[in-house]
Amino acid sequence: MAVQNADIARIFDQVADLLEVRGDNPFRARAYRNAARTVGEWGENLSEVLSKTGHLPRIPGVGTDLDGKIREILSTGRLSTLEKLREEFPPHLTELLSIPGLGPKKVRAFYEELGIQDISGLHRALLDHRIAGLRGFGPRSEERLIKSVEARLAKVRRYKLATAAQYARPLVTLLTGVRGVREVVVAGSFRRRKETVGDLDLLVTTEDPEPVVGRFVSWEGVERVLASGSTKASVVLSSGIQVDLRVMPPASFGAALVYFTGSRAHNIALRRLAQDRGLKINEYGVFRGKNRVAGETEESVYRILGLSMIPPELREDRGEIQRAARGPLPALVTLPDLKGDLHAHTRWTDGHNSVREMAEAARDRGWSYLAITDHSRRLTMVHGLGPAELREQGEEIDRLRPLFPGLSLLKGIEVDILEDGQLDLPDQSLLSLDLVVGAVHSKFSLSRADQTTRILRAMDHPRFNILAHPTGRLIGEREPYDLDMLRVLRKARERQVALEVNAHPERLDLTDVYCRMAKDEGVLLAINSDAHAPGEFDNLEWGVGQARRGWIEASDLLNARPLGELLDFLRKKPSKTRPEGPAGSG
DNA sequence: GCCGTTTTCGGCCCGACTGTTTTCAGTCG
Repeated sequence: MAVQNADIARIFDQVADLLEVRGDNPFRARAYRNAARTVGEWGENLSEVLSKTGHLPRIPGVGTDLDGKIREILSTGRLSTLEKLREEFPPHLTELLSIPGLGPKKVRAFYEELGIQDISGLHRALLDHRIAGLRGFGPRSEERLIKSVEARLAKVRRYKLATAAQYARPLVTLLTGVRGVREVVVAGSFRRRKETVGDLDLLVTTEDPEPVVGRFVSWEGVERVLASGSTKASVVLSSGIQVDLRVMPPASFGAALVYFTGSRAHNIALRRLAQDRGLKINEYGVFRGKNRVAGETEESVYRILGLSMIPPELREDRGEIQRAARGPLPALVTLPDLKGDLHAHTRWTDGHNSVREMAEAARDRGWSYLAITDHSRRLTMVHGLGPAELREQGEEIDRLRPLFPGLSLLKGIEVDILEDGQLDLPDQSLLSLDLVVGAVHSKFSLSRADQTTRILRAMDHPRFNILAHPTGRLIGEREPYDLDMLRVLRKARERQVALEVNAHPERLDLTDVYCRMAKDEGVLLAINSDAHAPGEFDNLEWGVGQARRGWIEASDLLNARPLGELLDFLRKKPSKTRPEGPAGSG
């Protein structure tokens, strides 16, 4: 069982937790924390890199010592440093750190003074009123902690981006209506278009903060107020999501927007850069001594640091700052760049609308093309199409085409990739189509080797054009299947296959990291809605966000190309050899 | 524990809010 980067990250995070509780050098703990984040987001599997090349790549924040510790984890699956630290504390003590309001100092006090070892121990101590007697704790702490612990026992969650957007909308409307308000922006990970968000961060600019905070905390959708000051407040909505509000003067809008958009790591890197230049940066502006020298716009903040403007989706401290110091960042893809959608369903299988209705919606969006890609026969529960039904659907498309002069309706299929890598329709059927989208809908638990071989084989089929939702994950519901993505990408380039960025809010598959990896490997992507109704074309917005997080430009996208170029790509040259045999069966 | 073209030692991001404190530590984002 190969060690994943996430395993290394988890171990480093645990070391950091324990170092903090122990009261060790805080910068040492931070070093582990930083390394955990960087390694956890590292694009290539470090275990594989090490076995192939004999050394680890140069990873920022990983020096000689942590390099050695990563090697130890890769070879043994454990870290002796962590094991030793664990001996000093009860095994579940660090779980307490996940409770809002509890940090390392308090957790340590609970342990040393009351012998509390885990969350249920804390719960008992709270109910016995033992906590309120501790130095630094009073009845208010007790009351808050009881709520937090009980909420924690009821499990916290993250929200899909599209879900968070629904909760944000009425609040933006509410605050925009307060007299004197200039700007209302949902910042934080929402603005960075992360696939899930833990809470919503609202930034409001006005000269008169009080009525804004007042309106916010008294809104009918608020279930409880966690904190409320003159310029800052936190609430939990009845939907369960936490919303943090910050009110700032208009002159600080840009600096505040940078600050509250994050990410945390990006902000820390910016402030370091500011220090090097003798500047100080905070949410009010950029300062030289006591003079504010920038801050009204985001551009001004970046400019004074010697950086070109960095789009929110790139602000993860994954090289965007170094790149912005050298010149403009890539012009990331935008929704209007898309010239069509290459993955959509109709009533022929599990869609809710006719081909005609889907085509009308596509035309109304001004697209040049729309591919109809219903399921193949293997998916019996949705009445997947066999050769005869596919032919009939093709005839319907032929009849509709004259009605849509500006829109090319493409005949396609979302064909199942069977367990052995064959496609779920005969070659003859596939040859009659404009494009073939292939997807895995079964046997998710194959080994990494078998799953990879299965998909590589399918991609060898001469009609295979797009690999749909390449890892099969459903956010919060189903883990991705195990896959050697690098081999898939290299095969895709070799076989002229595009990979999909499925824009459905539950999928967003590929991830941002894989998007960037695909770009590095020279593989084209297609941002597709997988729409089952015309309204779901709107989901493309989330796919675009995901692609932007992966540094994707219009030139990296198959469906940002004009029709002629798209068709050229789809009509790829037949391969000279078919080393793994015909993939389509009879 | 990391890092460095002012540095291989001595730094390491910054401010608001809370609760308990009587001047501030801890936590959070």
